Amino acid sequence: MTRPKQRPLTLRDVSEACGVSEMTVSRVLRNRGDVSIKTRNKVLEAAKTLGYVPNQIAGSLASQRVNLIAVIIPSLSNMVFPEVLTGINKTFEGTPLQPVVGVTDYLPEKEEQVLYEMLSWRPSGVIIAGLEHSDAARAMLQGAGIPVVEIMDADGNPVDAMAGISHRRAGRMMASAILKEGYSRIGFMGTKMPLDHRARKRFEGFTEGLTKAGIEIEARDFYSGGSALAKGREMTHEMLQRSPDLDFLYYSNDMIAAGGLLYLLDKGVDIPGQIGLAGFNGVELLQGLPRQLATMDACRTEIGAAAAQIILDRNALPEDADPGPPVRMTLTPKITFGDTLRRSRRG
Amino acid sequence: MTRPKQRPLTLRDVSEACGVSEMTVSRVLRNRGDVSIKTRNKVLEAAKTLGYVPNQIAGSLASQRVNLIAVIIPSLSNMVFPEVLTGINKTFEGTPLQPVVGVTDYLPEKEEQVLYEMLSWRPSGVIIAGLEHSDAARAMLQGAGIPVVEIMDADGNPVDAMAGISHRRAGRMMASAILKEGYSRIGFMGTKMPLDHRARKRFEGFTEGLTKAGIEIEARDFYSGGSALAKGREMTHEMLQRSPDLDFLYYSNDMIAAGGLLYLLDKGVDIPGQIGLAGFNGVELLQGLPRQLATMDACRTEIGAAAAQIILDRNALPEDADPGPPVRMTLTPKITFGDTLRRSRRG
DNA sequence: TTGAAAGCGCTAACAA
DNA sequence: TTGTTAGCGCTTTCAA
Repeated sequence: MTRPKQRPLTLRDVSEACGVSEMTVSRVLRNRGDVSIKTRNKVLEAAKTLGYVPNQIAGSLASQRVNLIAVIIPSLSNMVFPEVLTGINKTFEGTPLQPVVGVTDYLPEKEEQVLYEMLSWRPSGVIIAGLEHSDAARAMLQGAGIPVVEIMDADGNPVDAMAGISHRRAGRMMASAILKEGYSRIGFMGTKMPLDHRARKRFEGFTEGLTKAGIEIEARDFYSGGSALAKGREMTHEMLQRSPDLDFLYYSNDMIAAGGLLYLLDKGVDIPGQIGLAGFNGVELLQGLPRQLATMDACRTEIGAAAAQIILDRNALPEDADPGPPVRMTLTPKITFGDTLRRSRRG
Repeated sequence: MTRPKQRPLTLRDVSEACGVSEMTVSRVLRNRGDVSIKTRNKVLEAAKTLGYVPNQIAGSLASQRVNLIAVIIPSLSNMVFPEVLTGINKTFEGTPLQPVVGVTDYLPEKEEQVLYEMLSWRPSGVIIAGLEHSDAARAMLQGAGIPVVEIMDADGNPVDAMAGISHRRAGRMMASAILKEGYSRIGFMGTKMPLDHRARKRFEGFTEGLTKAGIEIEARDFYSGGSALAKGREMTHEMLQRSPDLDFLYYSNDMIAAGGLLYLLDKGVDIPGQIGLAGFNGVELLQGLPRQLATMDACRTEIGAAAAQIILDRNALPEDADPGPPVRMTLTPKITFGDTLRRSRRG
C-alpha cells in the first residue's frame, strides 16, 4: 500500500522476505526444477503478499527467450484486420506466446520502422500482412533468424512461411461467376489505395477474367476517405448517371457495396434482375441488410489462426532441428451468392 | 545474407566491424552525447551494412527505462476500441512511446492476467478501459508506480488519472431528449452483457431519466452474439409484436439500431413520426443509411488522444517532481438528432 | 532439493 | 570526444 513507488520489487525482495535464495524463488515462480512443497508455499505467499510482478525484461535477457510475436498489419479501422487478430489471439491462448501488434497505415516506410522497432524486442516470430515489402524490410525479416509468416495474400514470393488467399484468383472467380449469369455491362468501384496490393490484385484478376471472355469493364471509379457506406451511395449514383446501362456492379469491399445496395433499393431498382451487385469480404457485421449481398469470404480468422499455428509449430521444434521447407498455405475463398447476384443453377 | 541465423548481432559486432568502442557505437545509435562526425559515419555505415538491430531488452534493463505503454481493452470486434486505439496511436506518433495492446474479452480474470503480463514488461504507463477492476487488478495498478489512465467511463473512482464520459449521464440525456419530443411509450434493446459496465450504466441512466418524469420503460430485450444488424431487425420485429403501441425505441448501440431502422423502413413505418429511434456511439461507418440515425457521440478518438497525452505529460516530468493531483477528464457527449428523432425546436 | 557464480547485451557514471 | 567499469534483474550452469 505505502511501498515506495519508485523501485519495483525484485526477486531479491521476495528472497529476503521468505528467507529462500533468489534462485529458488525464481524456480518456484517459473515452476521449473524440483522445489519442496514447503519452500514453494513460503515463496508463493511472500510473492503474493508483496505483490511481486516478475521482470520479463531481465528474464528474457538472461534466458535469451522472448515470448512475444510481432504482428504487423496495415490498419485497425478496416474490420478485416481485427478479425485476423482474433484468429491469432485464439490460437495463442493458453500458450506462452503473446502477440504484439504494430500498424503501418499501408505505408512502406512506416512498415519498415514498425518492423525495426518490433525486432528490437527480439520477438520469437513475425506475422506480417502482405507479400510486398521494401528491400530493407525483407532484409530485416530474412536476417532476424526467426519464423516469419506473411499473411492474407498468396500472389508473390514469401520470405519464409505464408498463409493467405490468392486475390487475383478471387477476382477471376468473381468475374466468371458474374459472366456465367449473363451479366455483361460491368462497373467497378473501389478504394483509391495504390498501396493496398490485395485490392489491386483483386481488381487485376477481375479485369483479367473479364478480358478472357472478351469483355471489358465499362466504368470504374475509385474513392478515398469518408464513410464507406455513404461513398457507396454517392459513387453508385454517379456511376449510373454516367453509364445507365450497366447491369452489374462489383465493389472492392462489402461496406461500399452495402451503400450501393441501399441506394439502388431506394431507387426501386430490381436487384439482381436489372442490376447485380457483389462485394468482397463476407463481413458478418452486414448480415441483416434488406438483401444479402453477394460476396467472397476472405478467410480472415482462419488465416490468423493458421499463421499463429505455423509459428507455434516452428517454436516447438528443438533448437537445432531442421525446420524443413517453409509452410505455404493457400486458402480458397468461396463465393456467397446471397440475393444480389442471379443464380441460374446451383454452383 | 548467409550470416548464421542463430546469433543476432550485438553492439560488439558493430564495434569490431568499425573499430570503435561499444560505448561510442551505442552513443551514435541513440544520438546521445557528442561524437565526431567521422566516427559517427563509420559506425552508422557498419551498423547498416551488418543489418544491426539494437536489443531493446538489454537496453531497457540497463537504462531502467521502457518506452512501452500498456493499453488494455475489452475487445477488438467492437469498432469503438480500434477507434480509441487510433487516437492513442496518433498522439504517440513521433514520440518514443509505443502502445502495446491487450484484450480482455470483458472478463475480469482475463483482465487481471493480461495486466500482470503487461506489467511484467515494466511499461511506462497503463491505459485501461473502464473503472471496474478486481481488487487484485487495482492493487497491481496502484503498486506499479507508473501513470495509469482509466478511460471511456467517468462514473466511479479511478485509481489515478481518468478520461471518459459519464454513461449514466448519457442515458439520462437521451431520456430527456426523447421525452421532450413527446414520445412516451418507450422500448429498449441492448446487448446481454453483464460485464459491459458502460452499457449497463447507460441503461440505468436512461431508465432513471424516464422515471424522474414518471415514465417507465414498456418493453426491454437483450441479446448476445450474432450479427448486430440482423439482431436489430429480429428484435425490433419481436418487440413490436408484443408491444405494438411503442412510439420510441432506444438501442444500446448504433449497429442494432441500424438493423431496427432498416426493418421499420421495410415495413413502411413512418420514422420519426410514428416511431422514433436512437442508438449510441456515432459510428462513422454507418453514415449513408437511408435515414441518419439519432445517436450520441462517445468521443472515442478524443478519449484515446487525451489518455495518451496524460501519459506523455506525466512522463515528461522530472523523475522526482510532484505530479500534482491526477488528471480527471470528463468529456461531454453530444446528441445527434439525425432523422430518426423528432426535433420540435433547435437544441 | 538448494545455492553460488557468471553473464545475457546494453547504458550510466565516471575517467582519460 | 572517447573509453572503462560496473551493474540492470534475471536465468544458466554447475557445485553442494
